[in-house]
Amino acid sequence: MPTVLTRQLSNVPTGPGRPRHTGSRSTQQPAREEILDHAARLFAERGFSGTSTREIAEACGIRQASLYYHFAGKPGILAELLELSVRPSLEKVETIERECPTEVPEAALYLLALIDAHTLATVPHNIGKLYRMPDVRSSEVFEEFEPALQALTAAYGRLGATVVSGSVAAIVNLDQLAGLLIQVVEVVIRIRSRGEEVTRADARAIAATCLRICGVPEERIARSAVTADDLLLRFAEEGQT
Amino acid sequence: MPTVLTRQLSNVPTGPGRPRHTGSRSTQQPAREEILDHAARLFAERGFSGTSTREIAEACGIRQASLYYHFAGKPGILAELLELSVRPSLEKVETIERECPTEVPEAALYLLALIDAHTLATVPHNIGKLYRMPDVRSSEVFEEFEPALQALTAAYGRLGATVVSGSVAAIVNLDQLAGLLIQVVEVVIRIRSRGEEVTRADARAIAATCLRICGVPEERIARSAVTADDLLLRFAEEGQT
DNA sequence: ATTATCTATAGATCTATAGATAATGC
DNA sequence: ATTATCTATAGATCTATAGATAATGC
Repeated sequence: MPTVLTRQLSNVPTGPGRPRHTGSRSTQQPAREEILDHAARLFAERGFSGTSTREIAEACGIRQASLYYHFAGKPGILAELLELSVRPSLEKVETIERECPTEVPEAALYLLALIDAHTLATVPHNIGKLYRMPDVRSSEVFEEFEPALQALTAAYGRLGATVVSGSVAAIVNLDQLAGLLIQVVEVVIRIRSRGEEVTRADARAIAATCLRICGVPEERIARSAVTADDLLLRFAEEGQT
Repeated sequence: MPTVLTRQLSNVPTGPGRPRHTGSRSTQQPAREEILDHAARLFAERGFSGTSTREIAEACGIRQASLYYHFAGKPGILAELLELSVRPSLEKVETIERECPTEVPEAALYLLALIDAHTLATVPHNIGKLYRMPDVRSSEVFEEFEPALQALTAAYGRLGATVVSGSVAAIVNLDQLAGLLIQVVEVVIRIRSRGEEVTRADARAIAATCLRICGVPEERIARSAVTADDLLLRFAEEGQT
């Protein structure tokens, strides 16, 4: 067998550029995506400051210095991951608030919680938890994303305000309510941290819990669930992802 | 004025041991407590891995190496802080489950949430958030405290199970319920992270929210609040802190 | 003598840059 | 020529230890 052909026969085709020290890449992903993926996993497992550029590189099978060809260091990677984890939620908020029939505000809140829970449940490696980490929040790159998070909180506040019952409003003010609703949706992060899957049923239970917190009676919660399903279908038909 | 008296006249009396390089200590706290206090604040602000022993030492006005006289490094400090933040909650859980009249289970859950929220609200520097940090959870010292946290979750699960209504039980299983209840109580951490105070009214709103999540009707929530007040008084008389 | 600090420093990282090199593609 | 890696390394930390020193207390 001619040795000169060995590399060409490798099952993982090498693109342009010098080959990796490991021989060749292990996945078909572009290097950039591969780095993001491993970084996300490591940040979620050990924290941002608790992960070194060397660890990220090793997970990818490249040398530490090679990261800097693709990213401006750890902060650059973090910025990209934050973007990745906040954009989907925010896009959907806009759609919901624009499209929801005003005659059933409960359905809008239910749908927001449902979609948001689903986003947190499916975002890779549970990176929704990045925002909770103090080292991330005190980093410079975080500032850029803070407004987006506040917009999300504000949306929960607005929808919560339209839904809240009198007896609940007597005890809970609107700022508290928004915080509580987000907090409840973020139980998804807690569940995933324990290594469990978050099912569609879980997401429904969470959305229902949000309405319950606002004091919506059970029969209207059930109705909202049905309406939200319709809305979801309509969005799907309109080509919203 | 005799120079030899200058040190004796200093308003901060020095104990035994070599004086600090800053001249003398800035607080009356024992050095050990001073270190814990600054470490807690820094861990909460910048994360555990995001805080160096040097930063802690500087905050105390001592040299980095001097920390090691009092603690076995950063992990030693962390262990002490974890202990400090979990013990009060756990002690109170035991009291509540032992003393609560079984005829009003809602009051027991209300009380647990109320006391737990209060603990999280008053523990120094919001260190309740230590448990959520991935770098802390993946550290060796954390293992020792995991059982205590699980015991707390289990208590919420048991109390939640006795309280939950049929229509809620149809959607939410008991594991989910325990997670939701803790998650709601931990909204205290979120509020404090935003720099806001958590009032007694906030704690009541949170406790009420827990019952609402379980599907307890409003009038029984109000009744539970009153019963919980009575129980609190009784505990106080019995000398429980 | 005991206590609580200090100074000095070794050794292990960790980040980021400079410049070389081995592929592909034109 | 361009691309994507590599090697080598500087410089900045960061942790932890050894041993000195300046108080108090007996």
